[in-house]
Amino acid sequence: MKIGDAAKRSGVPAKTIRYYESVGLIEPATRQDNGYRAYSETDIHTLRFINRARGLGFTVKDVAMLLALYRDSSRASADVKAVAARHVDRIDEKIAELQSMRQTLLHLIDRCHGDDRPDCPILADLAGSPVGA
Amino acid sequence: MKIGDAAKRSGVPAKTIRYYESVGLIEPATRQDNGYRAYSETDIHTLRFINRARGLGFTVKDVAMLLALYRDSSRASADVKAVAARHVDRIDEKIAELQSMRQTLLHLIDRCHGDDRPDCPILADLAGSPVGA
DNA sequence: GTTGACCTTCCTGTAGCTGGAAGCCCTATA
DNA sequence: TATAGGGCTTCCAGCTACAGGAAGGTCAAC
Repeated sequence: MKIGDAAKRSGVPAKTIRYYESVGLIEPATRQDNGYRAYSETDIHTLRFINRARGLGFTVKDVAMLLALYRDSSRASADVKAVAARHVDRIDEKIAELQSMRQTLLHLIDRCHGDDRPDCPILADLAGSPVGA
Repeated sequence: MKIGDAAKRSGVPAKTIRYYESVGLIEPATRQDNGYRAYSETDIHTLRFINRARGLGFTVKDVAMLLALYRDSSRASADVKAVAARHVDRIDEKIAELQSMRQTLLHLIDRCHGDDRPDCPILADLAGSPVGA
């Protein structure tokens, strides 16, 4: 199977497949006589695994680790769980940060007339004149 | 005032101040005789404005726009509000995305024994064997 | 005079791709 | 048979918003 088909079947763009190969996330593909990369069903399976893990926000490094665990039949599920748990922690931090921003922004937006007058609590706050809580 | 002091007083690292200058977010600083950048109180004020806006997650481009509006005394507050509202929308999208990931991950983590056995629903899910809702 | 803390510029690396250029391969059709 | 197209190859650049570090100039203090 050529890279275009592998892309369609796995959901990972051809460019991205080459990228994953270049950074060592996947093994260099075997080549056809004409130099084209060739993919097997197993490769598609791996690409789908990667795609799903990336979709859950795992970094490429984490994905590499998850793939290694996946292939290691003597893995401990605790190791997998730890990777996932760390990831959730990072997500939680990010969510908290975004919600804090959101809170502040909504507070400011709420107080802004939003008309053609220049008076604006948003700019006032950015300029260092904090608006009341 | 030299860049180090400007950094301390504004909260923006010296490296970042130079970066902001290089990308045009701030005007090139005037120079002392020895070639060192010189900063005024007004510059500190601007840097603080920038720092606060970045802290709220605005992109550098957005900050440039906000700064321009800030300096335009005939601005319409509606324009400022629009920038902020767009930003909140982006934040909301991001939060939704993260929460969706979080949900899925917690669901999987919950079902993983997390011991020394290899059996793991997290890997099973990534591999395409979806766990029940 | 020499340390040490600054400052300068310039280059590289980060994460995870995406777009594009230049060029080869293969098939179908006029 | 020529050619048009689509897909493949490699390599390089660009995106965001900086941070780290090298090589070297400046200045005040001891």
